[in-house]
Amino acid sequence: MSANRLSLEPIGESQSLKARAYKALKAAITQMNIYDSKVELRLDERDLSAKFGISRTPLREALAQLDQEGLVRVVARRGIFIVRKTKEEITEMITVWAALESMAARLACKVAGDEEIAALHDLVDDFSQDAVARRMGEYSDANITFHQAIIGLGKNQLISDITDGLFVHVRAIRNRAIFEDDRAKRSIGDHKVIIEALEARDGERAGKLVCDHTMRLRDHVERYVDIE
Amino acid sequence: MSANRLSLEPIGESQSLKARAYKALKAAITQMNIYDSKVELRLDERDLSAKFGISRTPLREALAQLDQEGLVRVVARRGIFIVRKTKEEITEMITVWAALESMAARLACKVAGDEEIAALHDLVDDFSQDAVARRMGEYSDANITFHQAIIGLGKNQLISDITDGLFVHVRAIRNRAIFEDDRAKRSIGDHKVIIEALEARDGERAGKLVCDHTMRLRDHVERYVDIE
DNA sequence: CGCTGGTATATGGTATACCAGATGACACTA
DNA sequence: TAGTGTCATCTGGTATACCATATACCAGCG
Repeated sequence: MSANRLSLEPIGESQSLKARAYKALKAAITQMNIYDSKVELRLDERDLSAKFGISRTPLREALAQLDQEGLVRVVARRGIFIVRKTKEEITEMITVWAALESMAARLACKVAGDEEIAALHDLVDDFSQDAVARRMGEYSDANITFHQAIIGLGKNQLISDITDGLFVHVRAIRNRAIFEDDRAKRSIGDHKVIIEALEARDGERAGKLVCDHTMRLRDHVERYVDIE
Repeated sequence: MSANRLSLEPIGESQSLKARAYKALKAAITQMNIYDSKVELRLDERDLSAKFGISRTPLREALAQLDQEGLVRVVARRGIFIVRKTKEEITEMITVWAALESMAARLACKVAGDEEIAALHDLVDDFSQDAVARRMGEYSDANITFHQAIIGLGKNQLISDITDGLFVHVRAIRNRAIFEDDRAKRSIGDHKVIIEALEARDGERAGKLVCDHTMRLRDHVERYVDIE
């Protein structure tokens, strides 16, 4: 059947230059291994505005936003510096993450659908046993995906937003984390137990398992990861 | 004894106009009862810049920051609007608060000094029994002070920062919350039990008590507070 | 009277110019 | 040589002018 009337989509308004500059900068910063070697940690407003082909004004606003998020520090008359988080800041972030994901797991037991919880299996089974042998970076990403999935099941948008902000930073040091075979295997075991608790709708237990699991990562980072 | 050498403080450099505008705006917004009546929810960049005696540029950066924090929404070619949080957003914030304060309580059992925990008594005893009769606004402030104190004992700067941001919003609806005598008395009872758990260094128990206590507030708000 | 389309105005977005303080090179002095 | 003053220059902060569009108002037409 042919359309007998025009059905038009609203024109997708192109984002503001500020928004685009923000995304571009954030992508660029999060992709570089700022904890490696001697990468240039200094940015220049004029350089960047020239490279992006926009004026300093929207670029400055994007930088101000990144500054507030803690990815960058803007110092008057000195420069703009990409921030390297201290180990203490990283462990604090993981602690907050533990608290929020734990709460999300509790909530999930109340509000998540059976099929949503069941879908978690797919995120774990892919990495059962042998798959652990793959390079750790890949495992780490899948690991984060699993945790984000749990957080999503809690259906608390604020928790999702806050943890998203944290993942950006935590992810930046994942290459520094020593994810030895041992940890990866144990991690997968933990994940399976967490799913069981969720399926049993045991919020108390699921929350505790998630919290302990993530706090072990925190302790691991504190003990074995060397930043600077 | 007289000083035998000059000890000079660094000259407190006057903050940037952006920072000052930010503080002024934030104070102004948080002080007004945005959930009452028909207060003007619209702001105008040019008006504000004129009133503050600064140009639009630093003012815009301050507004952008408030926008990111969720106090304000800047819409292109439409205006700047003071945000009224929905009830769902408020309850989500209280949930996050519960998760973080609970974690802070657990941490406090490990890292807080005995005298620090003991100091909590002062924040509760002031409001024992009769004091509850005071007007609820005052109680509410003291209540928040108590919870902030616990969070402080956890010595996790990030938790403190995030919850500080949340308190701004939650505080805005405190006048809408029905803090009947009953709740206030029970609340004080809860607080005393929480202190006991902290003194016993029972992190598990302290965390659970704090979480349950705050989640009860969440449920209360969800059931009895009417926004819009 | 009511709908339609043009148009003035309001308002946030962007570009540009200038300002002030921080830095470092360098010459000068003791 | 070490310390000091000067100055060019770099860099983020601020002011201002202009741009693009959402909105409201109004004239014109039926």
